[in-house]
This record gives sequence, structure tokens and C-alpha cells, in this order.
Amino acid sequence: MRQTIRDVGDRAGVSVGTVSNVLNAPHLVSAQTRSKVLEVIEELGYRPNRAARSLQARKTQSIGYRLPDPGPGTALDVFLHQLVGTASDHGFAITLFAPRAGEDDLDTYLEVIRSGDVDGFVLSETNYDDPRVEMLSGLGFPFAAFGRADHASPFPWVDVDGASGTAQAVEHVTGLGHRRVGLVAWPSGSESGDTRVKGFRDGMAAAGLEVDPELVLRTENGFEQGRIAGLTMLKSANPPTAIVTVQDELGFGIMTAATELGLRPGRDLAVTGFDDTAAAAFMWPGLTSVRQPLDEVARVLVDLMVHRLSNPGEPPQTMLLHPQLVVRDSTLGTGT
Amino acid sequence: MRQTIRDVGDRAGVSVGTVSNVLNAPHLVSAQTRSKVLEVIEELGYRPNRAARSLQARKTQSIGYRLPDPGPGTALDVFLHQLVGTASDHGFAITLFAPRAGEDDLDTYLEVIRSGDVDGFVLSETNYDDPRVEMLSGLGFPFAAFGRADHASPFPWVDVDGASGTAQAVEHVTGLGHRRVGLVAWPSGSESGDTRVKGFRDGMAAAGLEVDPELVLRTENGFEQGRIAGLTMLKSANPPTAIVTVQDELGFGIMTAATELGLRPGRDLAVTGFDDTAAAAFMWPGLTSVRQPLDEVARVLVDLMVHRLSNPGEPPQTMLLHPQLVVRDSTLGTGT
DNA sequence: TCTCCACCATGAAACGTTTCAATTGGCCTT
DNA sequence: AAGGCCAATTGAAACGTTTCATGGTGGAGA
Repeated sequence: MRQTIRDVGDRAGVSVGTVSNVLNAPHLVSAQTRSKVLEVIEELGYRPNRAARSLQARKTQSIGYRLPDPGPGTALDVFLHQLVGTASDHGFAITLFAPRAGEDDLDTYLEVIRSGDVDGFVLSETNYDDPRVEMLSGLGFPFAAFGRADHASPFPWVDVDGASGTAQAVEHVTGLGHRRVGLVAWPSGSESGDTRVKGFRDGMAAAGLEVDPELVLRTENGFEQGRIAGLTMLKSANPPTAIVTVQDELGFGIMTAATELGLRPGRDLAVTGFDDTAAAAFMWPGLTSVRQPLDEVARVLVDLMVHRLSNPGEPPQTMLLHPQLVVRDSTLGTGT
Repeated sequence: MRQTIRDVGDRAGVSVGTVSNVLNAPHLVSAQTRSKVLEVIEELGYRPNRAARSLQARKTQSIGYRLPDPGPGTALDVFLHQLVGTASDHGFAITLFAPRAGEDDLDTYLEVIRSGDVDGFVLSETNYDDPRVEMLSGLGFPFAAFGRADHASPFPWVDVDGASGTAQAVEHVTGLGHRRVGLVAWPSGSESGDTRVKGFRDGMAAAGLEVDPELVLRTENGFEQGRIAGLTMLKSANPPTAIVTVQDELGFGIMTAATELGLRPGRDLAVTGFDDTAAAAFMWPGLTSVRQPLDEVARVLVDLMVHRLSNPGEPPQTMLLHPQLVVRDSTLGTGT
């Protein structure tokens, strides 16, 4: 049924070794033979068998990616599309996996390593001293991470400069005339969270404004958390006129809180989010939000991974990308 | 580095054939040998090499899934999680692929078939006379589809009863006292679209109401399309007090249109969506929406696929699942 | 003319499994 | 005691590649 390299060889009147060379080392084959073989390949629709190739080469040509937990996070479809597309360009496949119920995250990775299904991993959502980074570094197993982390041994990573994102948000609202700007962020301790807070402070400093500690709230992810933070801040003695957040859901919660208090988000209060989730565009008013170039991130992740696999000796490369503020009505009608 | 079946055999003092039998046909091995071998396997952390297994068995133990185009569709993360998890339970992997720029969809599938990377496909978003179904049926290549289709030759599918979804929406709003109920649907010609329209009519009939043709609009997917449809309907001589839609984005558009016209969605106008996207929960008011059991769909899809692979002769199985209406504030405060 | 070399092609080994025919040894039957 | 049968195990072939040592050919240099 399926065509093998032997079928091609027989048909073209050459040995299988020659066919293999046409595919993998064309310079070893005369132009004439080469074109004849290519012709037959085309004619038969031959494609090399991945399993046989992997077996012989002791490489899988596959990159593992552990699916993030479901939730209203960033756009997985865009990310995966680019991951799969770029991998395919390099002749690689993406192997997905997910922890089974109750399974430890690290064990999940170990299990995949042991079954030899992948040559390396792409990690997302890495954090300070991420245990996956430590484990994989320790094992010497190749990986590329979305998210830098201040770990002893260097490794290849891509990241989006979160500080630039919140700084842009602050610059935008202060540019609209806001002077009392609040921040709703995560508890300190996460790389991305802390970076976004730093951007906020930088932005305020750049606008010549002081950061009022009363207007900096720390809370977990989530709509309800945002709502509560919003109510707290807006009911305080000297409430903000603009609130910057580190996540869209928090922003949605704050808009809701404002509405409950009789304020019109986008008129009486400016709100910004982070991640530019699909929901941000559908709100009324639409939520001004920081968009991360996830397709670019995915592309670079795979490039780094593939490069690392073929150049194991080289020092790891890193890349910092910049996010972009998408301005919508949640801020536009506010300010002076 | 990696342990092979030979390492296990040597260590346990048996042949590789015996080790293989312990794994694949335990009844052929004495209890004593079996436990000894299992012990060694545990000790060495041995895992069979997938490539070698595939090569020998001429099976990949992998199911292909073509990523849907990015867009604010249904929750891909939930779906994929379950797809990967269930596949893993069966000892299968999921192989993702995506059409390259400008590539024909069918060619994408053909290419995957030719490279022999998968044993079968899971299809989503199938439609009437779906060309993929026709092609794969023609080739005799196994697949399982999310979405029935009235095609000549039967095939395994799972579907969510869209009619039940819209009927539930109608039942809900008429139960709140609404009498003039509008529908914003897609142009006829899609399986899921037509089914949802049918559910609307069924629901209206069940409530003893006539369907006013003026209140049935057909439009493409999208926020802006929804907004325009909403404006049209609400500005008409005899506007509806409730609007049922076949997609969340359309619902968002309608809520926006209502707001623009000075109506308060959730008070003066009831709106329902379909798919229960993440955004539906974050709106203010939250959008009442029909939730499809996507995790269940994914689970069944893989089960059907695997069953089909091991029982090629049997008539294909099918399964119809029921969606559930998630009630939120976009309808709750309305009616009499 | 002889030698050497570059170039091209070949054939066989190896990758880690599964499968299956063949072998061994123990036990039952007669 | 011989034969037969069954359960357990073995060894080798096969899956479709890549790799690499080997062989053959023709032309250039001596």
C-alpha cells in the first residue's frame, strides 16, 4: 500500500542507499540520478516513514509541549498554530501531552522523556526557579522556555517584556490626563507579575507621578478578585481615575465593580487589562489591553529549540519581544 | 543511555521475546517470569520505544487532528486536553497539523496520510457533504467526526444536539414571559446552523408561539454582524423583547446594539448566545449561553476512533450529546 | 601505460520492537 | 516406558530507514 524507499529504488533502477542520499545528502549523487529519483518519488508520492527514520537516527524529530491547564488564558489556538507550523517547516512535529489526573507535573515530563517520544521540550509559563527548568537542565535534556527565569545555568528562552506592557498602559492613561492611577497586580513572587509591576512604576516615574501605596493592590487571578479589588479601591477616600491591571479578567472585574458603583467604565474610569483575550474586544466598552505577540513567541521558541538540537555546544540564545497596547473604549473616553 | 528491551531481557535473564510477551501477551508467560521481568522493567524505568514499535507493527498509535483556524471559537484548550488525555489512556498520541499558508485543506490531510504519521483522524467542524468525509471514506482511511453529516456512507461521529440548545434558550425566555422572540442565525446550508434554527422553531411551537419571519435574520459569524442584526431588529416597527442567537459573538453584538439604542440588555432585552465562550462569563451582564460538552465530545471522539481501528468491520457507532443552557444576567432580569 | 584520486553507487549492518516457527521439558495417558 | 500434548521460552526474521565501508569507473598526472 504505502510506498517505501525500496519501491523508489527499484523503479528508478538504483539502490536504496542512493535514494536515501538523494534525500539527505544530494551532493553525493550525480545530477542525472538525482533528477531521475526525484521524478520517481514524485510519481509514487513517496514520503519517508517517520518511525523508521526515528528508529535509525535515534531522534524523534518531535518537540514536546505540555498543554496549559484549561482556563481563560491567552489564545492557545494562535500559539499552537504557529508552534505546529514552524515545527513543520523544520521537519519537526509537536507532541502534546497533559498530566493525568493527580499526576505530578515533573513526573509528566519524566514519563515523556522515558518513552523517548521527543527530542526536546517547549515550556510555557515558566517562573522563578521553575522546577522544570531545574530538572531538565540537570538531566541535560534540551528545551526552550517562554519566560526567562533567573536560574544559575543559562538556557534558551523567549519572553515578552511585561514591563514595557504596563509602562505603555500607564503612558497611555497619563497621556489622557489621569493623575491618580491605580494598579491591581498579583502577589509578588512570580516573574511575569513582578515585571509588570516594575513597568507600572517605571511608567509612573516617567510621567513624573508618585505611586500611592494605597492604590496598589495585590490579588490572585480572576474576575471576582478584580471586582473586589475594584470595589475596595473605588470606595476609598481618594479613589483613582484610572486602574491598570496585569490581566484582562481583573480588568473585567473592575469594570463590573465600577458599574455597580454607578461609574461608567470608559467615561468616569479608565481601565486596562493584559493579554488582549478574545473577551476584551467583545466587552462594552471594549477593554484596552496589552497584546503579547504569541505567534512570534511560538515561532522563536521552535527556532531556538531546533537550533539548540543541531548546535548543542553553543551558548543558549535568548530573545525579548515587545508587547503592544491595544487601545479600546475602556480608556478612550476618559481623562481630561 | 535509554534502556532497551534487550537490557531488560539481559538483566532478567530471559530473551527479548519473553519481555515483549510480558508486555503484550502476559498470558503466554509464567507468573514467576512475568513478575521478575516487571520488576526489572520498574527498576530500569524501561519504556518501549515508540518508533520501533510503530515500525514493526506498521501502526503509529497516533491520531491526527487538524487545528481549527484561530479565532474566538469554542474552547480549544478543553477540547485538546481531553483529546490528548483520552488518547493517552488508550496508548495513543495526538498528532497536530495545520495547513501551510495557501495550502488546500484536503491536501493537508493527504500529506499527513502519505507520510504515514497517523492511523486515523479526528475531524471537527464537519458539515453537509464535507469534502474531508468524502475523501477519507473514499480512501477507506479511518476517522471519527465531530458533527454528523448526511452522507451516503455511514461513519462514526459524535455531535451535540444544537436543536436542543436553541430550544432550551427559547423555552427559557418564553418561560420568563417573552412573547416576541427573535432569532439571529447563519445563512442556511450548514448542518449546525440549520439544526439550531430548527430548535428555535421547535421551541417556539412548544411554547405555542408563532415565528414572525420579520424576526428571523440570517448573517455571518461575528460581533459586527450581530450588532447590525441587532440594530435592524430593534429599530423595526414591532421589535422583539428577546433575541436568541446561534453564537456568542452575535450575542455580544446584539447587546452592544441594544446599549447603543438606550436599551439595557438583561433588563429591557433578553439575549442568548451559543458556545458559552470564556467571554460570555465576563460580560456585564453575563451572556446566557448554550454550553456544549466539549470534553465529553473529545472523549467520545477518541473512543470511537480507537474502537474503529481495532474493529474495522463493525458498523460505525454514533453518539448524540446534549448541550446545557447556562443562564446569566443577559436574560435573568427580563420578562414579566 | 600505469597509478592515483575523485566521484558515484552499492550492499549490508544497525536501530528496537513484535511475531512466529521451533525447541525444550514436564506431565499425562496408555 | 513410549508417545503425545501443553505450557513456556527462545531465536531469528522483518519493519523502513540511514550510514558507512567497499567497489567500480574514468580522467589526470607522471
